[in-house]
Amino acid sequence: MSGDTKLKAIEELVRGRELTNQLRDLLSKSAGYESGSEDLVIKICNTFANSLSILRNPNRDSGDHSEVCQKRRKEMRCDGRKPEDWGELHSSKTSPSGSDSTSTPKDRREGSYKSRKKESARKSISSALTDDGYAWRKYGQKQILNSIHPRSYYRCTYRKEQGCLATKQVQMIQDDPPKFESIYLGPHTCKNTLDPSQFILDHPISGDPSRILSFANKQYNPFFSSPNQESNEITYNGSSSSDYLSTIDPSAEMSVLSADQDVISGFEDSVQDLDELLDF
DNA sequence: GTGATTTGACCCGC
DNA sequence: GCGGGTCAAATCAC
Repeated sequence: MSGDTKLKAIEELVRGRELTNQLRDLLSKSAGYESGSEDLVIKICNTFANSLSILRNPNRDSGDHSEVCQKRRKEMRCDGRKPEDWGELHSSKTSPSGSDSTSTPKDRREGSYKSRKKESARKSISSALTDDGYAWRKYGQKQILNSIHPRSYYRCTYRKEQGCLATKQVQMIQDDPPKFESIYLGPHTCKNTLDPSQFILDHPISGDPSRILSFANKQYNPFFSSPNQESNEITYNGSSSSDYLSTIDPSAEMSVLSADQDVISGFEDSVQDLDELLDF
């Protein structure tokens, strides 16, 4: 990330923090989420969306970002694996369409599953499943030893079209309160991510809410099966600002606008992490 | 009809 | 040999 870009991001985050403080004051004076605070929330969402837009530029894996990740994450590493490494992981596989129709399943799988190291895994824990702005497609589920809940496996929807090799694993690690562990593997090389700022501009708050919660992968998502979770609950991994930035998503931002006081409190908590981020 | 999820089987690393 | 990650046919939902 260039210095100018970083400065812009910082400016946006600072502004977001200020607006959030105002919102906090406003909410502290009112019992609920009143219409007067809506404009502020919209501004906050736009601000954060802009920041995300900047931070999520194509060069996000550049040195600056890596430095931030190393600084901000102690346990959770940035994804330092090179795309070619992930290409190596799957390059030996033949495409389904191009595979020999006469070959057996065993033949098609020959040479796969190489180099399944988790060195560059990014771990995120949240109390609810939130969309992370990427389109994921579930490709497997497995019961894990010594785990009550099965682990779900997702890959980028645009894997075929754009060769994006990003994958993630989601597993419920605690029932009450519910906690989900998401492990992100591989870099996103696709360009079909949902741009938060554009998303908000295209879907104003005053518009049809049903349009807001429209994501490529929400259908069939087992963790979105509960309407409560989908629309009302937002929690970010408070252990890492970088992860916050990497996991905040339009659905979360939009959910803030229709959420109750508890959700906004959680939102405030997550924003407090920005204080740390601003240190870099 | 199309696209996403489910699920049993397969494969690999330890 | 076991456990975890992935594949792909079958199934489901829109």
